[in-house]
Amino acid sequence: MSGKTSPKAHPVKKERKPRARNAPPPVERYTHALRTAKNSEVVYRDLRNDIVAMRLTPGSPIVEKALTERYGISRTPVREAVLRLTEERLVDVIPKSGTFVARIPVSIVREALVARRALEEVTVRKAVKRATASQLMEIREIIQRQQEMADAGDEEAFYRADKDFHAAIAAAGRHPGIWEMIQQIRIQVERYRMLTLPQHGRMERVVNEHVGILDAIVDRDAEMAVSLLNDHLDTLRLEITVFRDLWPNYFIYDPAVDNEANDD
Amino acid sequence: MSGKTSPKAHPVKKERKPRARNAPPPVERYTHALRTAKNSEVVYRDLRNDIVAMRLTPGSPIVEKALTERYGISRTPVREAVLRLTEERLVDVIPKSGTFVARIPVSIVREALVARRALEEVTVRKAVKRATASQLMEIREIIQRQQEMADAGDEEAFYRADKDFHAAIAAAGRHPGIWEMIQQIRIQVERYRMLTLPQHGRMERVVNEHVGILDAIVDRDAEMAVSLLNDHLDTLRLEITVFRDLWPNYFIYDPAVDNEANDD
DNA sequence: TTGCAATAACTTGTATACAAGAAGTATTTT
DNA sequence: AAAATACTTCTTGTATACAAGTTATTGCAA
Repeated sequence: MSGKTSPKAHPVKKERKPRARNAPPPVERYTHALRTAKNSEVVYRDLRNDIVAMRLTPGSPIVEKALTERYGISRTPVREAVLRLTEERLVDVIPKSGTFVARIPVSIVREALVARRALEEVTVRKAVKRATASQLMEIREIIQRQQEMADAGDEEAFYRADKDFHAAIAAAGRHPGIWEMIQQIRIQVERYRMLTLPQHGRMERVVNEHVGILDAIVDRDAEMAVSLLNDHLDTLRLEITVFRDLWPNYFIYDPAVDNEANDD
Repeated sequence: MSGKTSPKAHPVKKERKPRARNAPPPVERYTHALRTAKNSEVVYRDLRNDIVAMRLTPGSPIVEKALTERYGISRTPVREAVLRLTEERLVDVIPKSGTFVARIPVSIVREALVARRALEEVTVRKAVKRATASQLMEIREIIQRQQEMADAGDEEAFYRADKDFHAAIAAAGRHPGIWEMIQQIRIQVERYRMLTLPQHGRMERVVNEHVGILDAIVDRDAEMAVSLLNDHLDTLRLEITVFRDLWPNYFIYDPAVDNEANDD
């Protein structure tokens, strides 16, 4: 394209106008656009799953270079994933030394349990007020599925159904944002939960409690629903022995909180 | 460095053992170590402040290159800061096009107000139970300072004192983690609050409400304290006209929520 | 053997170059 | 004149090279 610059009437240099920087609002056009399956997203999700499932135990090193080789990508997206995990307090990065899976702060777990209860109470109260018949039926169906998973002894699917139950209540209460907050909080508790999992008859009890909560919502009995919810969430109580004796260096203690009585 | 390798008795190649990767737990030694005033931290803080203060209005473009020139740093830390803001829903980045200050989702603001109330109720109830005399005196002092700022008409300092008041209650309730969550939630509401600020007599009313809450805590009257707190937080209510008429394209509407009655 | 200093290798932090795509501008065509 | 098309320039995503600092290893000395 040598003749590209066609002879112009004005021999002055082209002096192209600098591109005007419009301020196009982030239009909805982009929201449905192909979600760029970013590499960092994959790394982030894998690492987070490994951490919350305790496959990567607290204190384990996370080496960026090893991840670049494993995924065949450069350090930039890997680093991006690690930084996201840092924000969520799941990893600790020590400047020029190394990156490690964060230990679980006992105080955070305790407060997360309290906060979650407070927020779920909101969603349940709203669900009592606003749940439609179809939403109630959907929740009933989730419980049924959970019962089947309990019978089959499928811990993994059981837990997914448990999550769906609480999510469905939040949806019925029209509180998707609060459900996101609850999920964020759950991450902080998840690793502790993994350590206290194997309790005999736990799955059956959870299902029964879910049935009770749903029935109270159907009856539009807010106080009963909230009361049952509190009992339900209380099943995951902090047991000092878990972290003091069994896994002493998976946790970090905060003396100011450790001395507190458990009177939440 | 030619003569550095001193003559050895073993002429075989050195074959240094590869460095064993220990898993040193992120010891506390590092927490007090000089907090690396990372460049990205500065950029992040500046941008966040500009956004929540509405100096950067929703829809404004954020150009990484411009920031690199302004701060004299490379794109890497700038990008890090932008990504953190993305996590907090304060900016939208459109893959190969541009980065923009996010518009305010009305539904998020509404839910954030509800969530904050639920969490602050927790801290107040706990403060009623656990606040020490010195902590109560400190809160009283904060209110006094706030009164003085109100008299001086210093909006900025007044707002800082307001924040300190709520933080002190959370501290008295031994819930630093929940206070962090509240702060995170506040960010989502902050921009909306900025738009509804200039109300006559607002500062005096806030101070009076704070006094009432503190008195209830001193009296160990949990129900009264919570009731007053709810009234207090209700002063920041969603007013449709603010975003529908005055600043129509600062906000994003979610029809599923927009049609809801305001019955939180 | 034990302690200590030098050193090499490994870590993360930062800068920079390149790639891919989006959008405004200029040109051509109808 | 208006619309379609080509192109230039800008944007962010990614890879890579280098800088700064930490730590295990090594060798040496007491």
